[in-house]
Amino acid sequence: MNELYLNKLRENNFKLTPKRKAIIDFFLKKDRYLTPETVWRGLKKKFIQLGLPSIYRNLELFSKCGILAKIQRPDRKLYYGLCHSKKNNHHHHIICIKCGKVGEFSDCDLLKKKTINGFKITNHSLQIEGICLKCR
Amino acid sequence: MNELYLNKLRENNFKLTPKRKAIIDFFLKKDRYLTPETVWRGLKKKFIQLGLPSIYRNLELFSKCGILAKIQRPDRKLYYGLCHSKKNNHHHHIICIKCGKVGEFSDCDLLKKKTINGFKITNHSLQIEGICLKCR
DNA sequence: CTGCCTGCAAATAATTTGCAAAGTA
DNA sequence: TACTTTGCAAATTATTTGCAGGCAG
Repeated sequence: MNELYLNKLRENNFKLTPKRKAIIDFFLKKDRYLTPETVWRGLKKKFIQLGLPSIYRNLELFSKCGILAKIQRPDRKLYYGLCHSKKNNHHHHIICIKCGKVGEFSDCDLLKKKTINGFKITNHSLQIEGICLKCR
Repeated sequence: MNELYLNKLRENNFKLTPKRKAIIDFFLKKDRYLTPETVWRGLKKKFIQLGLPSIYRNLELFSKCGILAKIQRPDRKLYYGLCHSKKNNHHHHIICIKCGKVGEFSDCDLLKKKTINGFKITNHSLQIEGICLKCR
């Protein structure tokens, strides 16, 4: 069911091109976080012509629509994973270090804190790594 | 007082070269997180010859010694800030979005959680942004 | 039809590596 | 002296940009 994600594109007045649909399907199928390059390699089989820059542009676009989430990794490269949360509630992502599955974490109590050590908090990002149920 | 940091180098059997000392002093003087390039520009005045690769290598080394902490930013570039914590206790860093000052945050209660959504947590990283006392 | 999307080629720019020379302990 | 550390030049490689043609609405 990618309708949920396609609607996010519609809501934002972006065109539903075959390649955009395929990117979303690819994330649904893989069920893990991916690099632009991986998405590109995976979809090249399906499309005679497919430019890596388009993938970069679309993944970035998707992350702005709330379809994808950027995943932070120590190597400081670009990673994206499907963002499953329906609403725009505050949440973070947890990734499985074995299979790459992306989960969500909503009970972040950092929002309750207003200041830390004299700093007035304006925002924060949290990246959690772990091992998912299947991989244990 | 950079003795604290120099000792960390000694403990790890790294040589105390003038450039290494200068890098640490530079961080002490600036009191903010910096890019390798900024450190390099700042120290070139002092040293006739100074290679950017040496800065990269030393900053990475320092972060392994616990002298510097890597700072995560949305632009996914390398940033380092002095790590003030004396012991190796679990902590995170908070940066001032105005002046770049680096603070610390130790009351992280994520360590208490063992699992989230079925994921067994193996580690996590948290980056907090805010406005420091001086900048308010 | 109109403006957004895309491919291709090329640019950008940060970071890394190899190696010989210099410096520390 | 022996082993690190460093500078320089060059490589690497991810990501971005410009532009002409293609396609969705």
